Amino acid sequence: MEEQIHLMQTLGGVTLTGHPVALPVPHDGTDARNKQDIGDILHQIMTITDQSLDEKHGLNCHRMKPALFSVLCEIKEKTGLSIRGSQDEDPPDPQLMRLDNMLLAEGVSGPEKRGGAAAVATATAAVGVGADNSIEHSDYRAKLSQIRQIYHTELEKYEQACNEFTTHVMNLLREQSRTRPISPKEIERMVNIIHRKFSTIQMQLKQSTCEAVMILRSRFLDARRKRRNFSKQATEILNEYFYSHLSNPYPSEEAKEELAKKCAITLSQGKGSTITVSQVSNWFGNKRIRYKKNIGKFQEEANLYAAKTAVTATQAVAAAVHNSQTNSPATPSSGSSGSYSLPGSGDIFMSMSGLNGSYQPTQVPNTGQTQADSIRHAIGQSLGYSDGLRGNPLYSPHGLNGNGGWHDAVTPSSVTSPIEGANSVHSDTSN
DNA sequence: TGGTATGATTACGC
DNA sequence: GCGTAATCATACCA
Repeated sequence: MEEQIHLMQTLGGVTLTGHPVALPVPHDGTDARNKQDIGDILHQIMTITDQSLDEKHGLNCHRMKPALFSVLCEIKEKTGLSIRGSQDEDPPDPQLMRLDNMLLAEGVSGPEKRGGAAAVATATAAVGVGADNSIEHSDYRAKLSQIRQIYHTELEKYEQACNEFTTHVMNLLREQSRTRPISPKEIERMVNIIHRKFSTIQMQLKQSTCEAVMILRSRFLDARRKRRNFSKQATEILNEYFYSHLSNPYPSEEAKEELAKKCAITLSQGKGSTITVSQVSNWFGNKRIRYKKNIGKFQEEANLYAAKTAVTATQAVAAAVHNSQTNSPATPSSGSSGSYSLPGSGDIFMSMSGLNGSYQPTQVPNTGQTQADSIRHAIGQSLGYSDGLRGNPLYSPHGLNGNGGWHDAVTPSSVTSPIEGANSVHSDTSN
């Protein structure tokens, strides 16, 4: 009751805008006291919060409230003009758009929110990584996923905070609208202001995320550029293929895949990353050039692999002969119908014929009997490998033509050889 | 630490 | 797009 009287007194005859307002004014107070009281009331209005609504219930129900409301309307009318022009909608921020596009391209943002494997895969492809399963690749994907997850977690937090704050402010304004004139449009404007503030924060988050992705990307590319030697087994597999296809060391895409797989199987037993098809291509590219440049240097290596292959071939033939004697009327000389299985033996007969000195560059024995003979001969040569190797090279650069290139000749052995098993890697005869 | 080996990259031609 | 040749950058080894 005392408060009501006090409020009446404070509003008596005073215009907040400096204009007289027709109010029922008691005449028992001083000007100084009135001004202070008005200030108190306004302060009360402006500091209304959800928590203090009950306390201010008295204020809302105050009989002088309509008068106060009209005064505030007048103030608003005068100040509103300066506000109206400031609520234009901003055009989309180009910087924000760039960041959005970048995050989308990197697979960080996008339709999928969490664990966006597809998006990350797209991003890794954009980095220039093939469809291999190298450790670096999976590392990159894992780290990108991590960044993606953190980004979305933070983004959700911001969105949640933004929504909570917006709701709070809207409630507050709605509540205040009982006491002072606040239009829905003004509330909307306030919401926009809040959203703008939060989008600034979001932009910072996006910037940080972009930076993180860029750093990760550059590190990943650096790591890729770093050279790591292939394992001994992988090199052996590649060399075996190379020297057994010396007349035409151009593996087909399938052959490369097969070789990459073989190396991967070998590597899975040890440490190291898998070998990709492009790495196989690189390896063959380098090998061809280096072999051609310095055949003498590779002679020993060639001999070694020739002997190796010869032994393997011998074992295969022996097994096949044994097989034919016990199981079938068919003999190894019956052609490709035999059940031989020898890995990487495409040019073995070329190297075999090289052994007995009867090699003809573009001619490959194509009868099973001749092949068997060659193999038998090779066995003998192989046994004497350590003795007469250096003076009597097993290999000759038979695949190379006069121009320094490999002959166009196909590798018939890859087609007709009975020792070309199902597990062997096929050479690309189109080269 | 220097020489060599080797995987990767680049420019070029076809 | 593939192969060649040159080159780079790094690993490996005596």
